[in-house]
Amino acid sequence: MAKVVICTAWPYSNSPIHLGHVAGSLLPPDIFAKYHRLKGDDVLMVSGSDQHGTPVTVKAEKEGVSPEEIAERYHAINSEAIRGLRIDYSLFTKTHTENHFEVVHDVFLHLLEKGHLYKKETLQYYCSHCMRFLPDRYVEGTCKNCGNEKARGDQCDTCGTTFAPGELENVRCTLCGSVPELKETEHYFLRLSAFQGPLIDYVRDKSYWKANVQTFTKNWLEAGLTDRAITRDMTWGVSVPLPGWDGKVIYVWFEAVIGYLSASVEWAKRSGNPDAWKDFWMDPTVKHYYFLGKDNIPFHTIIWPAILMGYGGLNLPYDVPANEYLTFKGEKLSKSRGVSIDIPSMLQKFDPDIIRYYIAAEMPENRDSEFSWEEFEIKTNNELVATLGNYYHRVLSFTYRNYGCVPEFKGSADERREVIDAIETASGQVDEYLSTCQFKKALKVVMDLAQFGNRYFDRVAPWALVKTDKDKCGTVLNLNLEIVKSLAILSYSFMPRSAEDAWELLGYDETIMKNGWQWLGTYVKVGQQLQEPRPLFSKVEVDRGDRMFGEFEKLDLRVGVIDAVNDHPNADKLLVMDVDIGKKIKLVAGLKTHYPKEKLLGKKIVVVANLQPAKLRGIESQGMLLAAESKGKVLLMTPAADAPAGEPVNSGMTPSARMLSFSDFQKLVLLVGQIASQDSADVGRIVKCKGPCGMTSIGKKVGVFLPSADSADALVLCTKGGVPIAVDGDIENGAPIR
RNA sequence: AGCGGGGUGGGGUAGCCAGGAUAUCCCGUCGGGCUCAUAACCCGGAGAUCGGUCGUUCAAAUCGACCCCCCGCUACCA
Repeated sequence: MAKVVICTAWPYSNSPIHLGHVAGSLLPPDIFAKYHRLKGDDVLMVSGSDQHGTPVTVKAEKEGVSPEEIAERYHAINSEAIRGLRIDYSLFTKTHTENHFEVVHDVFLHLLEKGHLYKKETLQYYCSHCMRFLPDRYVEGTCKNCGNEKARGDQCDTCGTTFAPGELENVRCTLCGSVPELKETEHYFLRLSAFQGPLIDYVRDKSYWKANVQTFTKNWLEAGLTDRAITRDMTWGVSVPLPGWDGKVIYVWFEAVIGYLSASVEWAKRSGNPDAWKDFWMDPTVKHYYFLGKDNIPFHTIIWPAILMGYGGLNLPYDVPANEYLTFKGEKLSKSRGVSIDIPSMLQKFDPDIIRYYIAAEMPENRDSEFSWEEFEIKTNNELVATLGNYYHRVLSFTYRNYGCVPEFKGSADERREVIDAIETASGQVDEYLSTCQFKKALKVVMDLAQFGNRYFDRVAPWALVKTDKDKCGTVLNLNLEIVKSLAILSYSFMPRSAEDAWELLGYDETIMKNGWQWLGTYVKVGQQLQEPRPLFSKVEVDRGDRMFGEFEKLDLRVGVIDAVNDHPNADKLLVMDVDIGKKIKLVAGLKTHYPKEKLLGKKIVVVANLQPAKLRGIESQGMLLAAESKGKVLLMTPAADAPAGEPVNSGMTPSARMLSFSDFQKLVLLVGQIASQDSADVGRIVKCKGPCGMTSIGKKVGVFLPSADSADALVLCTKGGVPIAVDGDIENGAPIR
């Protein structure tokens, strides 16, 4: 029996966890942990909510509540969601605890004593308007390297350059927009540069790490390590355990990783043996695994090992199987970007095993993988329900009905060997794949065994044998039950709920976990009473009907009237217009070469009212007008002449009030469609149409929305009153609108 | 245009790092079987010059060079 420590990245407690967390840092470690527990290993799996840090304070400021309230709220929500997913931590705690403070203080003082920390005066941005020092993400400016104007205080997300204070140009405070000044402040630094050599030695024998993890780490080490500040001018966080350091806290990146250790200590205290954690952290033979998303790699392969080395006597990470991203509609799932499918609401609709199955089957182990509701439905219904679920059910229900218990095996050794061989081969592979964190492959093997079961069941046809040769029938059912039993054990790590249910239906008094993997080596007991079977999985249906045009609601379109038109002082093709959309806004548009100014004045147009303002050549555009474009031709989309300014163009739906980024807008498919009949339109091909396309509209060219580029359905753009939005002239069907 | 990620039968994917014999799996499609099972299961067929060209090699989806195209972020696209 080996000891294993499994650590998983700590989710920020400023929002509910989403599918990206499950795919990246929740499900893989749980599968791994369940596997080790089945094998009889002693697993310590810890994590918790990362409650400090700027994201929490940002959210708190937005809502006007204390950071603590936010931190606690989402800790509760996320703990519940994690339980709901059947993810079994030894302890899922949080960072805002007395225990965590103690452990962090201990580590801090140890490092200080050993000379790994030092004090230094630095320059920090201070906003005199907001009366505070600004964290890096509150500072925006121009990157001197690539010219990106939205670089953050500490680094440029575009080109990856990192900045020392003062290196960023054109700085401004993102809270109030004023120009912050640099002010002296004193901070502690971690002497990371001193660990360069030891870290290179540490990484040397890690050839078993995933390629992406090795590359990333190597690049960091080759670039050379620089010392990093580990304190901040803030009040929400872990205090600095020294006199005179009020108003400063320990920086979250330094403090959060120590959570792995503090959570282990807390777990030990709660278990009644306060020293129990030492068996896991001080015995060098115990392997430590860290599961996280790729954005977290350097913290776990460089910084955390450095802290551990500095502290001394504690185990370093053995493996860091970082995953890539799960994407949705091609974008990274991320709460900060609003692309998110959160777990609490998913759990209300779906069985956790179904979510776990899908994520495990599509896990972004080596490259980003795409989540889609369609695939979710297909994989669930055709693989999980139809292959595994159906096999469980046909074997159990047939046997139950005809025998009521496990029938006796009266066949030859050869007959048995065929089935046992298949099981042994499968379990050998699952064992190998799971022990090396190759979860997708392991799951595939399990599903292949289920398919083997289906084939076998078909071939031996017990429904025929039961009428002619009951002994023989019992024999083959006995073997099928053997497969069912094995499937329950092998699938347990992935789908614990259904595995336990199947186990119960097989009539076992003891749990799977009782003997774990060793159950594979014992035959099902002849005569064991079966429970009345029920299907173990249900099909899912994703409601496409209502959702179909859901994306359209992202757009807040309004009728606008052009009040004034002027040349852009600083651009050849741009015009600056004042537009009335119920309120006055300024638009910058590239219409100069397509429309004469006088023709635009007073014209009615359609405006995207909730687009994030953007500066175009120095002048801010507070929206965007819709126009069809094809082969260099640009034609405005125009509402009916009597539509008042500000009238919503909502096609009978409820638009969202939130701002839309330009890239999100670009993902929406708006095309020119010619109304072909009462319920269809020609966009280069015929699509089914929803919206007002009565007889009088046939032949007209209007704007339509498509849920996706290849969709067979479309929604006609129209005002609240039901009048379609027409193209200002003739243009080919299917021309894009932007 | 800069940076990053990709192009594999109708759609979605595996394989690529460590090159080899009929290129995987799911859906769809065509035909058949079975009727125990959640219209599920099983068998068989059709359908791919693995984006293109050149090269390395006995052997290339896999390695190298160049090109084309797509997506994300960025930008005088709004």
